[in-house]
Amino acid sequence: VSRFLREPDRVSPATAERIQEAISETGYVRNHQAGQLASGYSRVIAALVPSVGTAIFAETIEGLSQALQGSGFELMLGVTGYSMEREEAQLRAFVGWAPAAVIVTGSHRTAGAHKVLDGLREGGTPVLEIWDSGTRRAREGLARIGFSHAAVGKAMARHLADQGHQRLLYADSGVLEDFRAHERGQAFAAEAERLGCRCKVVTAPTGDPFEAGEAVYRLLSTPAYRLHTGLAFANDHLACGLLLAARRDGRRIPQELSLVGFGNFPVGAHLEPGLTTIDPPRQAIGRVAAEAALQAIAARAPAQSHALDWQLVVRGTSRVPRS
Amino acid sequence: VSRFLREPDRVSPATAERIQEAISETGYVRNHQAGQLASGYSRVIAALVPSVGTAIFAETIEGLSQALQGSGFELMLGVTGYSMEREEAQLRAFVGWAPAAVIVTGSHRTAGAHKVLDGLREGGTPVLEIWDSGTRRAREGLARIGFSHAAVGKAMARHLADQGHQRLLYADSGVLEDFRAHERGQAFAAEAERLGCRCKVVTAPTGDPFEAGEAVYRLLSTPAYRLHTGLAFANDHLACGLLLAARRDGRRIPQELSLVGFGNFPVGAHLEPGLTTIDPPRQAIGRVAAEAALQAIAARAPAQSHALDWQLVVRGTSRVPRS
DNA sequence: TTGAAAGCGCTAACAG
DNA sequence: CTGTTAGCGCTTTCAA
Repeated sequence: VSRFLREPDRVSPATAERIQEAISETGYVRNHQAGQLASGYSRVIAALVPSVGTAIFAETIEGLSQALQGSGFELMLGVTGYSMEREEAQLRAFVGWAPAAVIVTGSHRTAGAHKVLDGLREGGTPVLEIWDSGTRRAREGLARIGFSHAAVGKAMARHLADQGHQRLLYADSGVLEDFRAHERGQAFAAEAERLGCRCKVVTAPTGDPFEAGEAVYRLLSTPAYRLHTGLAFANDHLACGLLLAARRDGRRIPQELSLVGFGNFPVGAHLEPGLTTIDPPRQAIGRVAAEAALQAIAARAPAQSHALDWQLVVRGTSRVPRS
Repeated sequence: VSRFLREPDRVSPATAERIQEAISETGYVRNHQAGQLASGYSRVIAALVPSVGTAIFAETIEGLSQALQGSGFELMLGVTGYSMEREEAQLRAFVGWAPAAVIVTGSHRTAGAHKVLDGLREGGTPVLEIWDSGTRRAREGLARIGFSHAAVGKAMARHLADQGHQRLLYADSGVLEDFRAHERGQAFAAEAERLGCRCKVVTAPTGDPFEAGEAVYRLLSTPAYRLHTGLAFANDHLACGLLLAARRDGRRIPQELSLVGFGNFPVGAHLEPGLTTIDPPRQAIGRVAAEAALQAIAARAPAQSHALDWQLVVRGTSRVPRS
């Protein structure tokens, strides 16, 4: 029976039929746990993301799940809530399931979590980091599926500078552990200075991101920030919050203030004017990570890294740069 | 060792220490699959949602995941993409893992899927349906964690009628399998007629929900719909799309047109005027479902149903009803 | 309190 | 092509 279930061609048609019949008569269901125990090969892929309520990682999960459809592998999901402690705890819980591959978000984690991942890799489990493709050389056997947030930060700064803004501002995420947003901000500031602009970085409050955007707008009205007219944001919701507040206040956009968001959330395209933003490969990251994981499992080799594309989507909150 | 791991008090302190030491020396990790096989008790909870990229179910997953933290149970997630065939396929794949509980969305599914769930329930696996608390009597042993979409539809109609609108319109979701949106629409129409209003139901196009809302606005300008001034929507994005299009067109809201959305998405609160909407217990559904599942597993009994609260959040797109 | 052993449902390897 | 068997790592039971 086991033989038939895994390679139906290796039994004679006659027995195959007998088995089929018996299966449907008894309502037999295969027990994957036992199979895994016996074979030593797991059919679970564990993934850990910081959050799923905010649009950004949700689509990655969707991509992951879709790419795993019919592969015979199931997705074991953990949500860390941007807490490194919870990430480590979940990671430890996951290893007890002997997942066939482990997918984690980004590359900043506790020392303990790193140790767990190292142990996994030494044991031959493919480990994939998503949403980042950091400049630091990935350690042996660690795949990165994502893009360079530094490059995004640079592109934001260049886009604003191209339009003649002399003083730039980056409104960073208030979530301490949103390392990717911070990285974009650092690169933004560095590039701004390289281009001869002044640049400040502020941290938005946490909580409702639209309100955080409004708060940044109020900050912008204070003397220290009044002259900063080229604005970049950790995410589109922040940018939309500021956009709406500025419009209510009668500010002309993009003439007085230019905005660049991040994430390409649906809402941004429909405000007036439309929000210029960075479109990250939200879903592709999940899909490619799943594919890379499956391929690594099949090849019994470390997973391959993939650098994915992102786009600067220019809309009304910034003008097209003179080329 | 096994004894120590599951009930540390039942071994002497001396041996406990010896075991501890050995564990940390060898880097032992317990294999849950083997444990499950031997004990017959699974530590996996399987959940199936239609989508996770759209805000609505994402927070439910977050609630689920958080409530499962530290419980010793892990979440196995499947995304059906609103496809009943995929739901059935995933369900069949899940049962092979012998999950300790199964959580599915809504109560509409293929006959095959129903059969699988029935089999599970007969085998003593708690089955929970989330996001619905349908009027039909839940079958024995099937718990429902959610709220009545019919009640929501009614409340939407009453709210609009209370403000003097004579002709109501429900813009339904274009997603054929979004049964909950359809149910709200049916109840909306029924209540509208009961209140002596004329009512039409239209189906929004699929794709970008903001654009779908704009399309509904264009439809509203045609003779057949021109007099329909009390508008309800399958979701907030649709409503926001219409709101933005109507404002661009110079329509006065709520004087000319009143809007009620569904979902209480962040964006709605920050448009001008703010979107009146229904706030469903997105995250609570996940949390309560997880708690009910864990409790049922512990009690070796069917899970308990829970009717959760939702709120009508009145903002600027409709006036406060005269009370 | 501890040791020993059977067996969960499957896979893989080997013999027929 | 098919039957048989050891054993995956754990839990559980029984005996010491």
